[in-house]
Amino acid sequence: MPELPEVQTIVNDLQEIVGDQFTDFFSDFPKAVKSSSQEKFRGKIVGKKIESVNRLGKIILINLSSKESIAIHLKMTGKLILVESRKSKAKSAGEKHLHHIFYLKKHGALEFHDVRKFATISLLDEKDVDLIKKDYGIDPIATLFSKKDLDAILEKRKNKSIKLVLMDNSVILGIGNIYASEILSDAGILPTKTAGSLNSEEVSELHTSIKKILKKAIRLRGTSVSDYRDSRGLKGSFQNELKVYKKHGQKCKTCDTIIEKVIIGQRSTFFCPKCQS
DNA sequence: TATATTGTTACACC
DNA sequence: TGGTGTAACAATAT
Repeated sequence: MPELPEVQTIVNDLQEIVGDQFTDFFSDFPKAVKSSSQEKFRGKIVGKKIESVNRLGKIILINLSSKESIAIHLKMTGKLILVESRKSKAKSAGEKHLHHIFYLKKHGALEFHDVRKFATISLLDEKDVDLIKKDYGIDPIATLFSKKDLDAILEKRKNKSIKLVLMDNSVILGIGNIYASEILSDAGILPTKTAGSLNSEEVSELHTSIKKILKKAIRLRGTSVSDYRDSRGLKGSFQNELKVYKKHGQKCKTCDTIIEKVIIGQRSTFFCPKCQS
């Protein structure tokens, strides 16, 4: 599932289309396009130049010359694949999960595949983007994200479990169910502990692990545990580095203790009861 | 056919 | 008001 490292990988790859221009847009599932109408959305992007591509948490922003931004949230199973050319204008049989196509002047097309159809596309102006930023916390891979910031976050959410705090976009961005478990495994902290119960040493460990795990995952181009693929349709390789996620019932690689699974906030959570305390 | 899957949001409650 | 907890929701594969 695309979390911060996967979204960052896609954003990095999409730098290739900066300067290109949209020539057309197709959708067979307009419900995902959060605009007044598909035709209106199409009209607003066709002919527009791509000025930059960046990321706001897990949202991919394709910023246009019109100062509007196409905001894409991949949710569970969304994939953006850059193809050099397409045989048919619209989708053909056998492309069951291809739902939207952005046609480009120089780069062929950007295909949007989505098995679960939870992903969304919207068009935002600068005001809308600012509004989202207001509700969003700090980006954990930004250099300015300090241990002090983490201290403040943990104090603000001191009664919540540390795992839920890591996944809370209003304080810290982009960490989903996979990386929350992996970060806590790396830091040696039990996911069930409350944020306020961490001592200074644990907060330091956690701060280090957040940056370390997310950056390592970006370096390895993300985690392809099921659907995730990068913009060339290739798998990442962080799935080979997973220590606890979906490893319940298996032995911990460090101490041979059986990895356990608990539900926190209605989400599966994985940990080693010996390595994490 | 019932269930699991995830990020986000809506909403009740204190 | 804002923090918190929970359910609901999107749609599909298995």
